[in-house]
Amino acid sequence: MSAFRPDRRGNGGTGKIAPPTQRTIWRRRTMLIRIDEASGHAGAEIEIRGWLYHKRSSGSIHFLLVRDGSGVMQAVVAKQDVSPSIFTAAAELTQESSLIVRGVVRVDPRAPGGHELTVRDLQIVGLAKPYPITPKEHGVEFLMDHRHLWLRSRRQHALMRIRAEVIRAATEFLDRNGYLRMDAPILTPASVEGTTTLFETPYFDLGKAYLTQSGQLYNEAAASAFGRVYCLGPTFRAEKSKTRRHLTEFWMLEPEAAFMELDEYMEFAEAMVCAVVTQVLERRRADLQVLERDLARLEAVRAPFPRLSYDEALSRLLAAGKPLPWGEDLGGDEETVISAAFERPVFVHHYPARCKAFYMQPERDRPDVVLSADLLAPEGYGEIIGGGQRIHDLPLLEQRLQEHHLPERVYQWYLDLRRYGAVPHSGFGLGIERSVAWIAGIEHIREASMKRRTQMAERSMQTT
RNA sequence: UCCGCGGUAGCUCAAUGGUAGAGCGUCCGGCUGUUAACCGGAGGGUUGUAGGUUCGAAUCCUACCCGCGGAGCCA
Repeated sequence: MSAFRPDRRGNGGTGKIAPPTQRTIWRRRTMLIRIDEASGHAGAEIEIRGWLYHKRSSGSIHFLLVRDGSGVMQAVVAKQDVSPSIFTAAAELTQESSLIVRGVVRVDPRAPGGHELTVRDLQIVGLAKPYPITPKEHGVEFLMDHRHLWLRSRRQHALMRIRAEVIRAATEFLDRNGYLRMDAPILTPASVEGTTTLFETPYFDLGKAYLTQSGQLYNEAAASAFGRVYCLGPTFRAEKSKTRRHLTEFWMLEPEAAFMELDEYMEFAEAMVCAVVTQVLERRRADLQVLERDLARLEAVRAPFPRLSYDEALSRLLAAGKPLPWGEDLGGDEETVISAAFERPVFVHHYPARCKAFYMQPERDRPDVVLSADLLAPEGYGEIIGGGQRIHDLPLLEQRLQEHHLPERVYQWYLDLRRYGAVPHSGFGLGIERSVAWIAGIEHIREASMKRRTQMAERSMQTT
């Protein structure tokens, strides 16, 4: 089946593929390249290693769409140009078979992308069985069951590249601003906030450990050590959520800064979100276009974002005919009503204390509200940031622990942060998947995650 | 946990009480510039499961299983 002569490969005739040690490898006249580099090699003989994305054939010519993870390129196998064995091999190729092709890069307006490969040599590495994901449409359930294969599609490539860019842009922004990455533990001895249901796991013979729901408390310790810190990692909420914006396992980016108060926090979070959106627009524009994202909506994301107090939000809800009693938390519908009024993300600050976690700093002259601020993404995507200023006063924090019936013994180390050089400080959590879903303009958060975890995704848990 | 919708060929769907079908994928044949290629042919089914009504059930009834969407929780 192989049309390759192993002796030409310079690998001792083993037929094995030498692992690339650098991005570009020279081997005699043929250069191994990635498809996204192909336009710079017009006229040159090159080698591409990848998978068959799609094929169209007629009697004497095959058009192979080859993908290698960096892009998709058309490879043309003409009967007159290759040996009969190579032409037969091209005819046998099935969708998603892995292959190595060599040939000359040619500019041709008829080719998707403007250039193509005229094949001289072709090796089938692994002939694929009939591939379940065909070029026609499929339902979400079927695609989610085949998530491990769905990742090969163009749309998923675009999404995963945007996700990587969101994380890169955000962490680069934090690094530039003097924040130290200091990741918090995943296994924790108790609840961070005392409210959400946690996943538990046996911890040797010492009882139970819990999967973290937030790195925040640890971040506060780190912020008192280094001034400005952030953590990035998976977080877990054992809630039986069943909505387009919830996962039981998701990634969260959490900055925390000493001496930072509420207004400064909002300015900083705003700058970070703007930096992320700008960088995705710059570097992943083609991917956004694959997803048919309305770029004008993203280009409108500029500082300053509107800032709405909780009280003002209630007035707007009343005016919109959706009144909410004071003290109730904003639900998905309420968030949508508020964010729909603006083309930029909007902060809602000064929530009622009873809606928020025990550690939120109360407003000086009005203790029934706290110095919190959530950022709601536009277009109905909802909350992508939650955060605020933390309590730095020791007696007040002790009082709050009692009010929330939290075991003070477990929080002694947290109280220490108030005993030894307490300062006003603030921080927030940015939901990675929610941010990606908003920026990419996708319907459901699950596609922003490699393998979604939700309560109902049990079938996928049984296998992967 | 609650509310709503659904389960028919590998996939997407049709068939509303009377012989279970189409498109795509697969297999075979044809085609030298295809763009979700096209043309001809073939194969493919315990209609989610169990029971009931009926001369006759994919279709009506009951129970269960599974999935999807939404609420609550929050990033």
